[in-house]
Amino acid sequence: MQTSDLLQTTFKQDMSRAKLRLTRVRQEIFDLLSQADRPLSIQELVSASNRGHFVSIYRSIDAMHRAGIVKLVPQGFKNFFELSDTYKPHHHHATCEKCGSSLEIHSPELEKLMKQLALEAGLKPTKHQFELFGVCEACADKG
Amino acid sequence: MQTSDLLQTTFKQDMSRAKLRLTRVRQEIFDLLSQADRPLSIQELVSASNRGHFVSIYRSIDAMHRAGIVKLVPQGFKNFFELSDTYKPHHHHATCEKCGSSLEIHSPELEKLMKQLALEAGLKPTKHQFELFGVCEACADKG
DNA sequence: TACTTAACGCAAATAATTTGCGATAAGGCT
DNA sequence: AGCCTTATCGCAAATTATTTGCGTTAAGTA
Repeated sequence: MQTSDLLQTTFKQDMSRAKLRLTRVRQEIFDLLSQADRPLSIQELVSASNRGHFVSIYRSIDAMHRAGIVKLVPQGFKNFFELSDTYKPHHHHATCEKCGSSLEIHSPELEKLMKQLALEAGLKPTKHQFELFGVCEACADKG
Repeated sequence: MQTSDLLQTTFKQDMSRAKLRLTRVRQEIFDLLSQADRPLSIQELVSASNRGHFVSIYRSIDAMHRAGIVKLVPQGFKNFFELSDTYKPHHHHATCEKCGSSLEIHSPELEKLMKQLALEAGLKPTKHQFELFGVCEACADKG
């Protein structure tokens, strides 16, 4: 359960910059998110955690979110979290509606287009949410 | 508080096709959504509604969502609803983080790119969520 | 107009999230 | 290393959001 040293160092710096203490619960959240290959929900964090209880996870995730360390990924009716772009290259998700499997999307064109659309709308772009849904081949075969 | 006849007729047909009764509450939700210039939350629907109580709005929105009449628009931590593409041309939103004002985005390039990305990910595309955030000029000026 | 039953709306259960507060431990300072 | 200060934890409890049960009402059909 150890995160790479570089990420760990950045994490420590970011926490300190935000005047947040690097507690066991927060370290554990960070480790869980950095090892996950997809965004995790609060529930998943709680049940995967050894130390944190609901309340602490809520408060910690909130603090880390405000500090820009984790970001929100809304999928359907539920919210998920993952490490922000500083820790994980900026990307989006292509998710199968049937089995829930999820692939990362890395697309410079998409990012360029987003920026352009924001400007056309008269907005100085800050962020965007983008989630792609469909049915993967395995599930399509099954029926 | 009347919706255009064409939309109203389509609505009636869609409801009947889904074996859903066109009740007062559901009619009111439909009217509110078709007159709104942005997605509405459950809370907004309830307080704008004369007849519906929380429970009915929840159940009706759920039924209309499953019938494909309304769609989910997650923005940040909250969920909003608007009429689906049958009633309102497919679009996305560019929202100002400060004042909450929201503009519709219509972009064929974006849609084409989405489809392409889905295929590259091995998914038969069903839907996508896309929300753009930034700061509008008025808010940027204020500081 | 009468009949059948889906949907309403009340009450109450359950789930999700937030708040208050005393106890604990992170981080800075000897 | 040990001490101090105070942010954070974790419990209990409040608040808010959502779902369920059930008798009543009204939409759709003949």
